[in-house]
Amino acid sequence: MQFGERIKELRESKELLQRQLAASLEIDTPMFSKIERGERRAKREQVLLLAELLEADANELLTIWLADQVYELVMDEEVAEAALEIVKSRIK
Amino acid sequence: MQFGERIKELRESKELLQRQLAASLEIDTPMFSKIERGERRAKREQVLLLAELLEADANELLTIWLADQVYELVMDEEVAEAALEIVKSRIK
DNA sequence: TTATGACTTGTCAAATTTTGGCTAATTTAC
DNA sequence: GTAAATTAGCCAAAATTTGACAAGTCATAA
Repeated sequence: MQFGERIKELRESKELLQRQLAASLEIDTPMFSKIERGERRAKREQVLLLAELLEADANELLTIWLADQVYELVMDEEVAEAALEIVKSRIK
Repeated sequence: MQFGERIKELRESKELLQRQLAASLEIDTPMFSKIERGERRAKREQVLLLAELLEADANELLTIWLADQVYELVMDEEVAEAALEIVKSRIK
């Protein structure tokens, strides 16, 4: 599950429109649409705000938001998995 | 082991000077110095060139080079580990 | 001590990437 | 059909990255 998908899911379950959330984030609707479709990346601060607005778990959203970015970085690399393993041990 | 450290190690074992490798990479010595110290990031292409010049395994270097970048991205996040797990399953 | 070579530090401008918003197009709901 | 919602494409402003230069430190040798 990617960040945008999850946001969309939460938004629809609360029956909110893109333009409503967009307004709360102080961005325009097209931009919000792009975030939902993963064409643009939300800022960290926006993730936190969305968690509040959608009454969702901030850590859950941060996790998938961060995962998207990591994925973006490694996806074309053959050595992706090995690199992840290294990082995993480095952060512990 | 970080990328720069490893490069330095390899460079010294071959008794090469920073300026020699810098010249091969077509960058100046200060830039090379920064790459070795992790202050600047090498380009992918430079990693491959370094592997050749240092007769090292390109995948090994790419792996730690990539790991540095991932680390940089996640290091300040509490949810780093969880995000890595997600990416790990996503790339498989 | 002075000189030299290797490396590092700091700063700057050029280049690239990211960001945000506008307009217009398309899709969806009625 | 039309009106609202969403998406697509484009452009300029802002931010980040890149590379180079000048000047600095540090060690060693003359």
